Amino acid sequence: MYTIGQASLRSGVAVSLIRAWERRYGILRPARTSSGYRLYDDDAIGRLRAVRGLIERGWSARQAAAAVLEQETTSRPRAIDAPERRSALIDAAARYDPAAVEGALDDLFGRGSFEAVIDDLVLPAAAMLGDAWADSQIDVAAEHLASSAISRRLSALFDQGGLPGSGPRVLVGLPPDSRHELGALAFAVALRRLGVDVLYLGADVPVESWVDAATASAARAAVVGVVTTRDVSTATDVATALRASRPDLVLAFGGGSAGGLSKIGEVTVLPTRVVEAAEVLRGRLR
Amino acid sequence: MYTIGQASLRSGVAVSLIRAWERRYGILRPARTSSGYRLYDDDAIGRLRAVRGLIERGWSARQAAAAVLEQETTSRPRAIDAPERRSALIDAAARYDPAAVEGALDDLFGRGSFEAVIDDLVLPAAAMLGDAWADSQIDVAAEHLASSAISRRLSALFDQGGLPGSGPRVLVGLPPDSRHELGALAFAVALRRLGVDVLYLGADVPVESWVDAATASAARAAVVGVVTTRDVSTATDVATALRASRPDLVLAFGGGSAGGLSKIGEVTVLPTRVVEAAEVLRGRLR
DNA sequence: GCTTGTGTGTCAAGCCTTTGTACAAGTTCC
DNA sequence: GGAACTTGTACAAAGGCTTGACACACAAGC
Repeated sequence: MYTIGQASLRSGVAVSLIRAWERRYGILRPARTSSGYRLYDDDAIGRLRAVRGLIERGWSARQAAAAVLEQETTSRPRAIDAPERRSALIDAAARYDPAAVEGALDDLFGRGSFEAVIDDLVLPAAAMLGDAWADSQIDVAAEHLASSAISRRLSALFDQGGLPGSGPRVLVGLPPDSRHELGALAFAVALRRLGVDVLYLGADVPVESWVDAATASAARAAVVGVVTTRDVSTATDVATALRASRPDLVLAFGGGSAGGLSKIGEVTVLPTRVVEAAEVLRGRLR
Repeated sequence: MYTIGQASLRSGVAVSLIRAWERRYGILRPARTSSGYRLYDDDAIGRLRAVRGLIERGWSARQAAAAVLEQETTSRPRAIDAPERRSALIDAAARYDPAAVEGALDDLFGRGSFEAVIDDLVLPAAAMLGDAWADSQIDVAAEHLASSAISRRLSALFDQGGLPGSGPRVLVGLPPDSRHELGALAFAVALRRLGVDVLYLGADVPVESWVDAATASAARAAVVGVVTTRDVSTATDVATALRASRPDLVLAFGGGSAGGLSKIGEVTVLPTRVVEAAEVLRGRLR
C-alpha cells in the first residue's frame, strides 16, 4: 500500500535505514510493484515502529530486529506478556513522557497485526490503565494522555481499515451516558478490516439518535456497546427502540458486560474479544 | 452528466489529470457524446474523489486507482454529489453516509496543507456542524459521526506531526468540564508541526491534574483551551493553580473565548486561529 | 596505547519509474 | 469568435532502485 517514503514518514525510520534493515536483518520482506518499488502494509509500519522503539530504549539494531521478527513468526503474543508491557505504558503515562508513551504503544502494536495484538495486549493495557487511575496510582491526566494516544492509534487504523462505501453497513456506538469508547472503537476497526462499512457513532448516543441513524442510514445491523453494568439498562432501551422502529435490523451487544443483557427478540450477544466479535457479527450478516 | 471541466470542478482533480488517470489506470470509462466529449456521472465524481482522498493519505496514484476500481467491482454503487463544500459535510452527516463524510473531509483537507485549511475550512465546518446540531437541523449522532471523523483526521496528523522527545515540551488541554476538544487537538497538531513536544492532555482535565502534569513532566509551557464562556472561570482556576506551583511556567490561553480572561501574572492570550496561535506560542518559548 | 574488527547509520552515483502538467493542432459548443 | 473539448506527445520534478562505500562508535585483543 505504501511506498518506502510513506513508510518512512509513518514509522519515523529513515528511508535508507529501512532498506539497510531489510538487507541486513531481513526484518521486512515488502511486496514489490512490477517495476520493483517496495510496498509496505500497516503491519510492516507497526514492525518498523516497534524496532525503532526498542533501539531507542537501548537495544542493538540486530537484537531489536530479531526480537520483533521472532515475535512475528513464532509465539503469538500471550496475555502473560501484557502485565510487564502494561506497566511500561503506565510508567510512561505517570511520568508524563509522551515519547515513552509512544514507545510503549509501538511495542504493543508492533508485536503483530492489529488482530494479533488488540485483544491480548492493547485492550488489556487500556483496562489496566483505567484500573491504575481508579486505584489512584496515576492521575487522571496521565490516564488521559495514554488513552488518547491509544485512541489516536485506533483512529488511524479505522481510517486505514477499509474503503467506505463497500460492504454491508453497520452502526457501532455506545448507549447514552456511556463514555469509555476504546473498546467500541477497537471493535469498529476490527469490523472495518473485515470489509464492513462501519458507521461509527461514538460514545453517549441518545436512544432517539440510534433510531434516527438506523432509519436514515439504511444500516443492516447495529452493535451497542455495554461496557459497564450501568450500561445494561440503557443498552436495553436502545435495543428495544431499535427493534420497534426497524424490526429487520440485526441487533447485537458487545463489550464486557454484554452477557448481562436479557434478550429482546433475536439479539446476538457478541464475544468479549473484539476480533471474534467482529467475525461473529459478519457471520450474522451473511 | 458532466463534461470533464465540470467533473474537475466537482472532484477537485485537474482536467489533465483526469485524462491521465483514465489513460494510465483505466480508472474511468466515461460515456461519450457523438462528438467525442467525455461525460461523467455522479458515481464517476465519487470515484475521482475517492482516488484523490487515498492519494492524500499517502497511497501512490496507481495503488489508489487499483483499490477504488477493485472496490467498484465488488460493491454496490453509490451516488454522492457536492453541492456546497461546507454543507456537504453536514448533508453527509445528516444522511448518515460515512463514505460521503469521508468524501467531504477529503475535499476540505485536500484544499491545501494543514496550515492552509485548518482555520479557514476545517474548523469552520466543525463549528457549522455544532451549530446545525444546536439548531436541531441534525441529530447528535450525526454530529458525532462527522466530528469523530474530523477528530480521526486530526489524530492522524498529530501522530505524523513530529517526533516526540524533541523540542520544548508544552502541555495542551481543556479545563474541567470542557469537552469540545476539536480546536485544542487542531492546535496541538499545529504546535507539533512546529517542532514542539506536545503533551496532549485532552478534554476535561481537573485542576490538580494540570498541576501534577506540569510538575511531573517538566513542561516549559501550558496552554489551556477556553472554548466557551463557561470555560472562563475554570480556565482561570487552572492558570492560578499552575502559576502558584510552577511560577516559571509559560502560561497561555487559546480558543474562541480566551479573550474574556483576566490576566494572571504574565499570561499570553493566543490568537483564535490555531496556526497563528501555535506560532505565537513558539515565539514565547524562544 | 594502539590496532583491528564489527555494528550501524548515512550517503552518493547512475539509472529507472511515477506522476502531474504542458503544449500543439484540430474539433465542437454556444 | 472564443471557450472548452479532443488526441497525442513530451517533459521535468520527485522519488525509488541497487551497489558500494564511508564515518563513527564501541569493544576486544595485543
